[in-house]
Amino acid sequence: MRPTVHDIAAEAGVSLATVDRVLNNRPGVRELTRDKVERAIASLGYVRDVTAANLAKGRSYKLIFILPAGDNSFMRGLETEVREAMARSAAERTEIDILPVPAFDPQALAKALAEAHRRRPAGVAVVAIDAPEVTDAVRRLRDDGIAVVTLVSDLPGSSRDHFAGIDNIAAGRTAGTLIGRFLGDRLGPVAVLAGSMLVRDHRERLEGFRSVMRESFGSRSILPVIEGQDDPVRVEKLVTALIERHPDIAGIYSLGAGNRGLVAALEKAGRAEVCVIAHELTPYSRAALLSGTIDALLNQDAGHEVRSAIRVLKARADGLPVLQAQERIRIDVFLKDNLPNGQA
Amino acid sequence: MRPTVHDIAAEAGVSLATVDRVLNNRPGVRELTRDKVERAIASLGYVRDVTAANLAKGRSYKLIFILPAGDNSFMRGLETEVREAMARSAAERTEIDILPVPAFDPQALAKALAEAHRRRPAGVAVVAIDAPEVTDAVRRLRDDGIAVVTLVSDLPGSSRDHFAGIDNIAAGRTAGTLIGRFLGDRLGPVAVLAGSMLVRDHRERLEGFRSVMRESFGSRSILPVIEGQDDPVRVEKLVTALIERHPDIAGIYSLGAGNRGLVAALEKAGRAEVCVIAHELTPYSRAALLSGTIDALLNQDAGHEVRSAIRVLKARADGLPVLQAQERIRIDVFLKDNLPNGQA
DNA sequence: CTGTTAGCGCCTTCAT
DNA sequence: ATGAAGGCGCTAACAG
Repeated sequence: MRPTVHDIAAEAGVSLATVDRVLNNRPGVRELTRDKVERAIASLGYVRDVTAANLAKGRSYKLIFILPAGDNSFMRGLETEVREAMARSAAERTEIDILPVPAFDPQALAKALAEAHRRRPAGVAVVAIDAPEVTDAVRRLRDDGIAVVTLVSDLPGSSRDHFAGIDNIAAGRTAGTLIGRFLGDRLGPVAVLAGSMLVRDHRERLEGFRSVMRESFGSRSILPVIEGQDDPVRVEKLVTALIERHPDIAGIYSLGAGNRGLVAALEKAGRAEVCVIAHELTPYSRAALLSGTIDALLNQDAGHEVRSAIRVLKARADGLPVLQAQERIRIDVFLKDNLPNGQA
Repeated sequence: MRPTVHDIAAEAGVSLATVDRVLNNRPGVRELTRDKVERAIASLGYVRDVTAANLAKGRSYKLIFILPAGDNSFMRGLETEVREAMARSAAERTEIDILPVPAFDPQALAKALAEAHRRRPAGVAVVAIDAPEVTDAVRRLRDDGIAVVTLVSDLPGSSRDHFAGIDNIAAGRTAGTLIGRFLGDRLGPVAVLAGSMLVRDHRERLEGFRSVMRESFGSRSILPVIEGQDDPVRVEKLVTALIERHPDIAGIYSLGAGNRGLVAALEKAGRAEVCVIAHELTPYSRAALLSGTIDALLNQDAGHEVRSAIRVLKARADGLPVLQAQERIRIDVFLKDNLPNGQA
């Protein structure tokens, strides 16, 4: 049997209450007594039973997820995953709220963070926008002891506790290598389609992509970035114009959302043979991958991200360490051959 | 507050003990009483607090992992992950034992399963070999109420509760598409290198690979399969002979282990330009991917597999449902651009 | 500063 | 067939 608080109390010759005070380093214990208890803890190799502690505390973790609103399949999928986590919240001792904000709007996001702060949760998960007012709002949360995890898009300069998302530079590089190798000797330029250079994940994907193209496929010309605001309608117009302007186009790297528009434009123009690498598995992108309009899909698993964010927030909320390997979100590479059967 | 056993007892007008008997459908409750309690449970929407139950029961899950012995980096990595889980076992209420068996030996495996049976664990995880005596041994475990999860290689005809591993047909197809597209118009045949056709994962990868090559790259000739028994020394000899026999070889799909030998053979022959797709991220394969001898690596995350197997075994051991989406093991596709920094 | 006591939600004797 | 009481490992009042 592993040792319990009773064993420590006996070994140190003190009461349960004192052991508890030391364990949770609460004040009101003489230096000397504290030492005795700590020695007992060490010598018996005690590890506290977190589930028993939670039971006694009747603790429940209040968490807030701040998610961009709008008509973006990936973000809606992310929301679905959060709602599924809410359904499990009884068993996991969590109370989760969702706070929607307009997309790509730093000010609105900062306000939402302030609102979240007011509600005094144990932790906040946020799809970040890389802007000073956001960084500030995050710092204020942290200063108040509220755990913060960035989700999907990071805020590296800030004091956030953790980032639950993929390495976007690596994702961009992967896209570059795939498009370069798939094209082989085929001639023609490659275009890049982004959502907005405001969010860090898009900037980083672009950076990774460009560096691989420069290092390994230097002779291939890369057209200037097009920003579609992740809006399918807008994207369709932009891509239609693009392929008129560059009929010799060989490939497109779509590093944001709005792939519905991209696919529509290519199919209407009868240009499904263009090599396309896109991000995020949605019902639309899945169909396009199967039909061959999209050649490969890079994906981040929204379910993993949400579950990981929750685990990390809970752990941080009571100062526990995190199992790093388990929290790394991988870049899924999907060809039509290895699509999961699941919902997405 | 969510309802507790007390609330149910009150609502049903019975004692805690009776509620408990109904909850764990133990005998000794009149039909009528049972109904009353069940109505109360339903009307209050009661869900039992599993952590409290485990605390009261002082339960600990005894699990056995049966792993192939021998000098195979992937399997040794798997073992490392099991050992890490053992280190966490205090917190997770598990007691894990490892049972090593000779690789590719159905009889030895069946014996090990019998030995595991004798120890009466709550669950067994096993790297399966597709043979009747193994299927039988698994059935005997299940008949005795012991949960069984196959790990890495499945046993579909059997009564195992779950398979913690990847979809190997999809993996083979993915390898086929990658090699086909990477090669483009380059001429020359493609070879396939396997461990043993005895294990199902290798057979399935081959099947997936061949079907894609037939469907999408029909003009490319595929050489007969070479079996290297996952043994680096043997593999090196076989591959050296192979490239002498077929100097025009364009690609190799290595669907088993022993990649150290493959890489050595190619590098000694100065044939690093051959397009190679291999399985499993190990220190050797990682180095070869970075140096360019291997072009892409398909991987299954051993850590995920082990953690998933443990979660499923625990859930099955007390008849709980499993969160399917969380337990799906994905096929990682690694290029040199998206290698994780981690240990492997 | 330290100890006593009564729970958290559930399970398990042991009576009745 | 049913109930009362005590305990799992920990925490939280409240005394002293």
